[in-house]
Parts: sequence; structure tokens; C-alpha cells
Amino acid sequence: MYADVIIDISHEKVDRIFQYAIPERLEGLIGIGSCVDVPFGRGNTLRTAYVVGLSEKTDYPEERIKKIAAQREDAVPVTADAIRLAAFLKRTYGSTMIAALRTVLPAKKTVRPVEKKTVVRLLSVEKIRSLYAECGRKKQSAKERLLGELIREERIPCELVTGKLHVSAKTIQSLAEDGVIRLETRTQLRNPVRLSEESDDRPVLSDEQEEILREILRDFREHKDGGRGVSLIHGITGSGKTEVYLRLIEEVIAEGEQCIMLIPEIALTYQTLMRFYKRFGDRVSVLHSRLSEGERYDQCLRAERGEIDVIIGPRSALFVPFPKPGMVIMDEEHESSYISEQNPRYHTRETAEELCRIKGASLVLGSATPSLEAYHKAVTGEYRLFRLTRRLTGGTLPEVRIIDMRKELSSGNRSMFSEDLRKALEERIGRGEQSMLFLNRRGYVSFISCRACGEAVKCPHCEVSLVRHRGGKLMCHYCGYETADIDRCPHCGSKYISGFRAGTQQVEDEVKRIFPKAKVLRMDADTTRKKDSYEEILGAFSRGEADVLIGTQMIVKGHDFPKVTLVGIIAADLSLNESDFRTGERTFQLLTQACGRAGRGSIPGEALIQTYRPEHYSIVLSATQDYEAFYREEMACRGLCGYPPEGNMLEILITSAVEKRALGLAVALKKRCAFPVSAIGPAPAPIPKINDRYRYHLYLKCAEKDALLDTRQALEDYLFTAPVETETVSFTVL
DNA sequence: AGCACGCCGACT
DNA sequence: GTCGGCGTGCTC
Repeated sequence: MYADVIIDISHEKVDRIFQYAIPERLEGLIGIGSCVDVPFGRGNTLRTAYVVGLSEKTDYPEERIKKIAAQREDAVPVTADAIRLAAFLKRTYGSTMIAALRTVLPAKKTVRPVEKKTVVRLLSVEKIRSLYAECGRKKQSAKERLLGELIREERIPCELVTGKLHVSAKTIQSLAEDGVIRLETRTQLRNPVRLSEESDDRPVLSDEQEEILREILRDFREHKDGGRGVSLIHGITGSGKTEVYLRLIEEVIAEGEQCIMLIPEIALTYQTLMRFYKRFGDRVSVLHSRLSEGERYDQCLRAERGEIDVIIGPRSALFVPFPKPGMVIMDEEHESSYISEQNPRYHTRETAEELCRIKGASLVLGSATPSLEAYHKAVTGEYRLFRLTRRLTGGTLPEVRIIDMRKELSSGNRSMFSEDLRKALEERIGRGEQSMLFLNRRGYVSFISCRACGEAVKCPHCEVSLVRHRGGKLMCHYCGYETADIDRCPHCGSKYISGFRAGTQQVEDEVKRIFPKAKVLRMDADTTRKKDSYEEILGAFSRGEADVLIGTQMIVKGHDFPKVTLVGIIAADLSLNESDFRTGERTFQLLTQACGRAGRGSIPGEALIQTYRPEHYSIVLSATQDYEAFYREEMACRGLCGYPPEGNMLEILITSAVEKRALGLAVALKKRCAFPVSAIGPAPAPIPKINDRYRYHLYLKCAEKDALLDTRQALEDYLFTAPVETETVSFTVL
């Protein structure tokens, strides 16, 4: 008997199957997924390897086959399903098999189990309230946060206190010494959180929610032996998606299966998390980004042993080894953090789909602004589509107005605030209501647009913005089209043509200049560099410590500020000028989210969208919150050029210390692409040179996904034999 | 990746 | 004469 193994070395040259003989004493003990030590290479150094198959005979000369040295008992064995999923990652995203196995495998470091600690309130709610107020006066913000939460909850798991609330162990200790709280260390207590008194947290479902629940569960129950489908819930913010998830999970657990709840990075708010703890007690576990290897392993072990039924976490939670995962739920499905940034650059939705296919689980996607890919599949019937159209959590949709900044310019207002926005801000500051100013910083790089007519200078072939390069040439970074720099707008002839140059700092200065008495908070990459300052700024704003919050993308995600009645979007069209084909989609998502921040409380809200492109469909349709119409417009644009989801596309990045060599290799790769795959470019990457290395892009398009993946494989094979020196090539599925 | 084998310069 | 530089190639 021989074992097919993958050696734990991440290098293309050894990324293939090696065969080893199974010694008699291990016969029957070794199977697919076993982790073994094998002698490898000339020195016969012992290396870790994973068994991915068993076979009776070999093509390799038998006398040269070595024996497996030992079976590794400490490691978590890989299941055949995990190997299949890894094979999918390798095929789809072009990584090595071992890199794919590593992402699929749970962390393998063993560590002593840590006992779970819980903070328990000892004093009455009234006493806590007065202490809370006292801390507010004394500016003891950490203590205040914890006490604030203790007013609502009697028991809070320690991981939440130190994690989500950012309260240090020192603070907890001092409160314990004062007799305010007690630290409880439990080892195998069952459902402590679930026992907390409240029971009013199971709201009555709306008709829409009931319908979705019924339909998804019907599919779930009818296909117990595989073939469960994918459902997309398109629901506006506050329409009660989370409650639907909670009910679904309850039912999945009741059937004896487990559930994986995926959330975008950092997006989980404390309130949402608390809802899960209340509903599922310690049958739920959270996988957050700052867990150590050991803690991660702990969670995996608990999942494997069936000690938990639900795991909540970012994309990596997908690989938690449940014995019988029955459902994967992916909230905010369109979020970009669902795409891995490193080696197997996997898309969580696609990978979840494959996992569910393998495991026979249901996949449920939820979003207020679904990705075009997901919605396309829903429209074509591959997914089932459900809608949640009513806001349940109070508040009405804000009144949204689009402000034409071209008119402001022609009427002599050169400032970054329109007259309307200035007035609206003045009113809110006067009434003591809060405002948010959102500066769209995406696409900040050197695109060219006209302040008189709003048009950006675009490539005549690719429908993406041209980028200004050194020396003043304008270039398309898809196809390499170039043209001389211009000083007049090609559409209207205005000389007010330039890149837009404004940061959050300038916005802050401007607000302070116009409203000297207003209290302003600013949130961007600069002010959040220090650890925890992200939560601190948002916390301060939600406590009403400022009139205006200024920020980039990060202020529009997740958090709910009931006192905000005005959202101002400074330059809505900036993200339309990014030089790739998803700008319209990102702009629509960003603006829809931003507008949704206004009027979450009892006072109706207002959103003002300032733009130089008031007629662009992404902007118009985000103002009317019309996703359907946006989808139709955007699909028409994608179809024109064969961009996803209409077709499939691959980005190839070629870098070299020698510009000629990078370009030469790009051309050589292009030559090896044949029908039905078409190659566009090469063209300099948006950042054409990093660390003295020149960077070129080549794009491959094809209607057939498999043909595209085969071409990538062929190109990778070619690279083995190509006269490559210092050049590097990487492939990304778009 | 890591280790061996291999073919050219300065050293006890 | 040998010791050792790292360049090339292979690993069941």
C-alpha cells in the first residue's frame, strides 16, 4: 500500500504528490487526511506531510520509494472534505496545494485550555448608574464603558470586556477590589449567558421575515442528503436580517447540525454579538482577528468535539471543522474584506458555495447592496432571491438630496461646502443635533476630472479613468492607451480641470473656520493609527461629545448613531474615478451605506450628496435607494466590455527590476493566450514602480471560466521553463 | 525549501 | 595539493 502525500513546503517545485510506502505497523492506521513524518530529499530530513490519497501501485521505481517514518498523533487530521476544498482553492485561485491545505486546516498548535472568565455585576442597577455617572465626571472612560454595559447586562464574558469594550485587566481588577463586580472562572458551566432574565428579545417576525424563514427552512429540510441551495436576502439596513439569521440558526441547531456565521472584518458590533450570546449562550463562539494561534486551535477543537453549535467570525471562520455544518450565513456579502489578501486569494462567497456543495449545507447571503455577482446569480435563478423592504428598527429612510457642485462653482462658490450643506450644518449645530461628514477618499489617486461638467477623462477603449503619470502623460492602465496631458476639458472646454485634492484634514479646518464653536471629531488613517483609537472616537461621538464627525469609509460601516440627523457627502464622485471596472458598484454601495446613517433615531434624517456628476446613475440611484435600477444600469455597462459577472477576468501582475524584462515577459505571456481567452495590455500598473521594481498588468478575459483557469495553468507551466531572472508573476481572479 | 553534488579560487 | 565558495538540480 502506498500513500500519496503533499509535503509541507510551500514551493511550486515540490508542490505535487509524492508516494511513500506505508510500513506494516501503520497499516490501517493511515488514511486520507493523516498527518505523517516522511524522510525527504537527499539528506532524508524528516518533514511533515499530509496524506491526500491511497493507492495500490506506483509508476515510480519501487526500489526508490521510501517509507513513512511515523504517524503524527498531535495534529488535527485533515478530512477528505478539507482536501477537496483545498483542491478547489488551488484550482480556482492558483495557489500551491500546501498553501491551500494550510488555509483550510485549523491551526495545529496545541495549547492548554484556558478557563473562561465572566464579569458578574454585584451591586444593584441603581448603584451602578450612579457610579457610571461619577466615572463620566472623572473622565474614567474605560471604567465608564464597562459600567454602562453592566447597567444592561448582569454577566458579561471577559473576552468581550477586554476585546470589544477595550477595558484592561487592570480596570476589571480595580472594580473587583471595590466590590462592584466579581470575576467568575468557570470550567464546564453550561449556559450561563442564556439564563439572563430578559426574554423580550424574540421579536415577532414580520410577514416578510416569516416568508423568508419558511422558504429557506423548507429547502434546508427537503435536502438533508445534499443539494441544498443558496439564498440571497436583499434587505435594507434595519430591516431585520439579523433576526432572520438567529431564527435560522435555532432551527439548524434543533436539527442537530451546526452553523457558521460569517461577518466582515471588524464589523461585528457589541450589541449584535450580545444578541447571539443571549440566544445561544455558550453554544456560540467568536473567532476574532486578534486571537492567538492557541486560542484559535481551542475554538476549532471545541467545534470538532461538538461543544459549540455556532461560530461567528470573519472569512477564516469558514474553515472551522464542525462535524455536520448545516448552514453557512454570510452577512454583508458584498464587503471587500471577504476577499483574502494573501496567497490563496480566495473569495469567501465562492469558497463558501463550494464548501456547502461538499458538505451538503445551505448557504444564506445577506446584504443591503449585494455584489453584482451574487445578484446576477439570483436573477438568473442560480440563487433564490428574497427581499426585506421595510425598516423595522425605528426611524424612517432619510430624505436624500443631490447637490450639483458644478452650479456652486458657476455661482462663485469655490469652497468644498455647498451653500445647502453649510446651512444644514448650521441648523444641526444650532439645534444640538449631530452630523456626519463623509469624504469619499477612494480613487484619490491622480485621475483627471472637470469641475465644470464633472466628466472624468476616460479611456476610449476600456471605459475606465485615465491616470496621470510622471511627465504628464495620461494612461489607461488596462490596455496601455496613452494620450498627451490636457489643460482644457475635452467635453466642455473648461479650464477648471484637475485632480481633486482634499483630505479629511482640510474638511476639518474648513468646518472649524465656518463654525468656530462646533466640536469636531475626525477619523481617518492618521487619527486611528494608535491602537483602539477607532473605538474611542466612535464611542466619544455616540456619547454625544461632538457635533460633527468627519471621516472616510470607516465611519459609514456598522455603527449606529441615533442622534445623527444629517449626513453630508463631500465628494460623492471621487470613487467613480478609480481606474477599474467596479467603481460604479463601490460608489453605489458606499453612498447607500452613508445615507443610511442618517435618521436612525426618532427625528427624521437628511442626507446631502455633493457631486460634480449629479446625473451619474450610481449617484442618482443611491439617492433614491433603487438597487434594482442600479443593477440593470451597471450590468449593461459590464456587458459592453465582458467584465464580470458577464464574463470572467484575471489580473496578472508582472514585476521586475528591469523595466524591459517585465514588459518582455508580459508580452511573452500575452502571446501564449489563445482563443477563447483574450488578453488586454500589457500596461503599467496603477503604481508603476515600487521598491525599484517595475510593475505591469495584463488582463485576461473569457466567457468560459474553465478556459480561463486552464490558460492560467498553461502560463504557470510556461513560467517554469521561461528564461526568468528576477521577474515575478502573480495571478488574481477578479 | 533544503540539502547534496559539482566545478573554480586562496590556504594549512 | 586540499578546503570551501555558492551555483544547479533533485526530492517518492
